[in-house]
Amino acid sequence: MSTNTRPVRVRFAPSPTGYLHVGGARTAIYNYFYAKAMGGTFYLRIEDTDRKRYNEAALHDLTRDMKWLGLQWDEGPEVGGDLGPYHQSERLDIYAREVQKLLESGHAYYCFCTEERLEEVRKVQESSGQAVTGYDRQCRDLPLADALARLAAGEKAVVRFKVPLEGVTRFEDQIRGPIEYQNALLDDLVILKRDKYPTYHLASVVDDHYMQTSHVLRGDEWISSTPKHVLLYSAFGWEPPVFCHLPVILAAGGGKLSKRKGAASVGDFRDLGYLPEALVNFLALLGWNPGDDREVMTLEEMIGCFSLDRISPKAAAFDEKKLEWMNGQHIHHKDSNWLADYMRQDLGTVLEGSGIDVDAIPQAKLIFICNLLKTRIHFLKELAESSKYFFIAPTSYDEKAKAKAFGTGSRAITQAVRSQLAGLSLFDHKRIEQGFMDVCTQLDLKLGNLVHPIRLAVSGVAAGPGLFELLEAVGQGEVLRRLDAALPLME
RNA sequence: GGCGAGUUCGUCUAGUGGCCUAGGACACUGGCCUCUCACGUCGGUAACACGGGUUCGACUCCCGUACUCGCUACCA
Repeated sequence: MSTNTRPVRVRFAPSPTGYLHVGGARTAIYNYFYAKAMGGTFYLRIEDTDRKRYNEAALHDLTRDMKWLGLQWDEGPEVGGDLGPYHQSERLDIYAREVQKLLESGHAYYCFCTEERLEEVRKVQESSGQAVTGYDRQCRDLPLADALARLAAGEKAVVRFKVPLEGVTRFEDQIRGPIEYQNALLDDLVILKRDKYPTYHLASVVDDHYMQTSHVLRGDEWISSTPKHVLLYSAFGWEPPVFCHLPVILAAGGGKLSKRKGAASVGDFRDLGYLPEALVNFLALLGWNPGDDREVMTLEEMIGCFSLDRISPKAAAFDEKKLEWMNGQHIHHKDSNWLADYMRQDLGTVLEGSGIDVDAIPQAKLIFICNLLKTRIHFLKELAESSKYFFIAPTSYDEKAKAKAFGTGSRAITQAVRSQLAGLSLFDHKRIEQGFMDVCTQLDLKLGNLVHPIRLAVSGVAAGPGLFELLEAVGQGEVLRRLDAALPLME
């Protein structure tokens, strides 16, 4: 096994080209969990070596989303660290120096081939159906002195790595076991581009070495490049890290996850009203399990039992229904004071134009309402959306429920309940319930006969929290007013 | 085309040769709880891709086939 005894140092190394995708987020989660579980270090490295695709906003969103998820890095942008810089674009001199070493040791060479020629070579290979494709190594044996002379004369070149012509390169993937590749099938990859920026292959190997990375946990699209990386490590005379290739996350119906098929980025889920702890929990379970039947877990619990050998090599489909359920579970466990704060924010827009001063609503009332609502919602935004009637009288009544609840006899019942409630000196759910019971015995009716008309009259809808608590939250005066307003509609 | 990885209920997964007449969860569904809706709870439907081996015995090991995905860039 390719284990090592170095202290655990892992990294999340995104390329700032777009939003933080949930697949990337999960890679970050596993790295973070592993570091924390092992008492190691988790660092963030920005792989901004592609100048064409660089996106300033993406970097900003990335750090924001990482923090929102709760994945604070120990070293990296904003926090610094001893092994920086943590932006690859600031490490160009390091790459140049390392490439120089490879050039001098004969492990790399200058290649003057134009893109047009490479295109031509590729075309010929495709049409002739050759098994071995890739760069034809035209410049591989150019003497270094000649190459230097051409460079001095102003010619442009890239630097390619000299892959051994034969033999096999093996590596041990921590979750898939041994993997081996025939060197003859690998081509001489570019390590330094014409613009002097390194390619991913060179930069990640150099950085992982100098930043003392012990384990590389990355997406499995890198498996095919790993033998090249291993060859690079050995050309440098360095010990490679432990590789662990993570499976991809697929869209619900299979295929790639994309914004076309719904939410795909961390930001999308935040806007939808998902809790970061629910998203992290769900993503972590997509490809990993704690070894027992637990599913709804806190960050600490997951870290406490996290291990690489429980990561599955199999691609997983993103099931938003389950995420929804999980979000509901986390909301249920969330502190009501926190939920009340969140609710107050949304209430501003929900109660827009109602004349209600949201800031003046007592926190205790919002907490009371959150306690009633937290087991029946799946999204945070439902907190404010489904609590409108606690603050504003209904302007219409659910049509379907109306037929029954406001039907024959409902007016008499409502009047009886109204006078009972009006007589209460303290308006709390215990006393309200007792009041309802008293009316039940008086009129010889079942509780359900009273509850339905009253609920509809006060809330306008047929479903919701326990009626007695609901009435307490609305308040005595307002309840009586709403009953009076609905009375004329009853029979 | 070549190379590589993967393949257990619709979905996420447990399972490392006998404990599997395959367990849990989401979804779906029946009951209970109950003032409604949820929550909770008790049940139900539902899977080892296929074909060969190896073995007393295979979901588990080996080979092949099929399918899916990835790589095959001076992108990561």
